[in-house]
Amino acid sequence: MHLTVSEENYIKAIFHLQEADGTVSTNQLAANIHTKPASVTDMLKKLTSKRLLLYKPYQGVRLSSEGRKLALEIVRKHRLWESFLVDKLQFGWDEVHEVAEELEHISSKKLVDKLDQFLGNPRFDPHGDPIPDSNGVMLSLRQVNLLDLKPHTKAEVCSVGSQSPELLELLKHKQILIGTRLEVQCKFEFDHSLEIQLEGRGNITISQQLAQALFVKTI
Amino acid sequence: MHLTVSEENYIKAIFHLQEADGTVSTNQLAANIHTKPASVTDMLKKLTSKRLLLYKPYQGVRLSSEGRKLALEIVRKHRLWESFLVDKLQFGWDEVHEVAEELEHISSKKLVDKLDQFLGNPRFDPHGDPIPDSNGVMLSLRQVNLLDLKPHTKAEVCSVGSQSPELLELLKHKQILIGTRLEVQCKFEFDHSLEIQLEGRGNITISQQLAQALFVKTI
DNA sequence: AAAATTATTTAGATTTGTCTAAAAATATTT
DNA sequence: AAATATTTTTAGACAAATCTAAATAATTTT
Ligand SMILES: [Mn+2]
Ligand SMILES: [Mn+2]
Ligand SMILES: [Mn+2]
Ligand SMILES: [Mn+2]
Repeated sequence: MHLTVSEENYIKAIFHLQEADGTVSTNQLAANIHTKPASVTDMLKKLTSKRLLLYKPYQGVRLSSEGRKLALEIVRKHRLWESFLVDKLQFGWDEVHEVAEELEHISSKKLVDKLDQFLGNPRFDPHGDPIPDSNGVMLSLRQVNLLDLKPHTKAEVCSVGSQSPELLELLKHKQILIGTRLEVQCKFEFDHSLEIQLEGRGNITISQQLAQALFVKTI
Repeated sequence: MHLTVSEENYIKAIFHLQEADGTVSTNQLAANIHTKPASVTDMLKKLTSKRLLLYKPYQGVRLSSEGRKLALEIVRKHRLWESFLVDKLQFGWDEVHEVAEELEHISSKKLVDKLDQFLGNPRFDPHGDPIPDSNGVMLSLRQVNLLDLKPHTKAEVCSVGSQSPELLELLKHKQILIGTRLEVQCKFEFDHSLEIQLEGRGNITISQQLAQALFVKTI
């Protein structure tokens, strides 16, 4: 099944929008994709005829199982390319989205799987979003950067942003591991440091650099 | 100046075809791009109105200086991506062309320059073709794989396909360096080995594996 | 339960890139 | 120099993806 870039962008947009509501409206899609509702209706008909959507006129749309499978392939490519740009080409995590928006449409399956392997089969992209594996299986939880947690949020450490010996030394010293539970107490504007409480232990201070290297899931 | 994928493919095709003749005919282009002469004429008019071509109806076409500049950017991307696929993702050199045909249209200038740097600013792609630098300057000579030289051709070694210690050990033993001049004497079908004469020295045998790792320029 | 508002679809037009068939220009052969 | 063959351009059509304006369906307010 070959899809055009436009068709793929619609499929991916529906995938993300239906995460929230289950079903997606024509106007929602038009806003998301920066197009007009009339154009959306045209494309919904076309993708429905390709059996990628479950679409009831006036009632909204969602992906068929085949549509969902294709969406996951596109999301996989998007997030793997973002990881490549940040980890290998030293892009900042805030400047990769637009380029990945183009790269996600490169069609070679072999390329994607080799890229995945080259990157060490990462499970999360630079924004903490999970990367589907080559079978389209994706963890549902979202990793969040510790730096982005609001005070009084409880969370559990689930991965680290790098494997540098310096980082591991510091984590060892502070006795923080994958699975450690914590609660953010307060954040300081001056140096962007955080005070956190480690579950069962006391309060400690985390520098901006360290917080940025820790990914957590809220609990 | 934003170009569509089709426009870029035409520009690149004209660039390659005009290397030979200086000027390119409508039918040549149609054959090269797998389209019809009438479609070519339409596109030639369009690209001419964008000042990328010098086009005289019935007389053929060539790139303007701005067209040439754009062509070199596309060729640069194509060859850098091919290098990435072979050097980093372990693709075979014979299976990268089609994927690069898609990747060459990704538009981020920053991406290309970071990729170039990541690859160590290679001067030749996996097929021995020179890679234009970020200013559009390209060496005119083409590297050729030693394996592809015909008997009685003289050549000079100008690069090696890998930096493995095993390869370097063998080159040291055979006293072959960058700059060594040689002449292919004969080739053997059975094991694809070559007999070559090293300038000022005698004849030696080169295995298929070794020949494949040596790039030369003909002299 | 009407009326008014909002969301969605339909109808018709536009742009891009392609095609086929026919006309015109150029090149080759006699 | 004609006649013939080849190349190239023009004319008109089509599919894809978009748009605007108008019609219709659904929802919300009165
Ligand atoms: Mn996209
Ligand atoms: Mn992301
Ligand atoms: Mn291409
Ligand atoms: Mn190449």
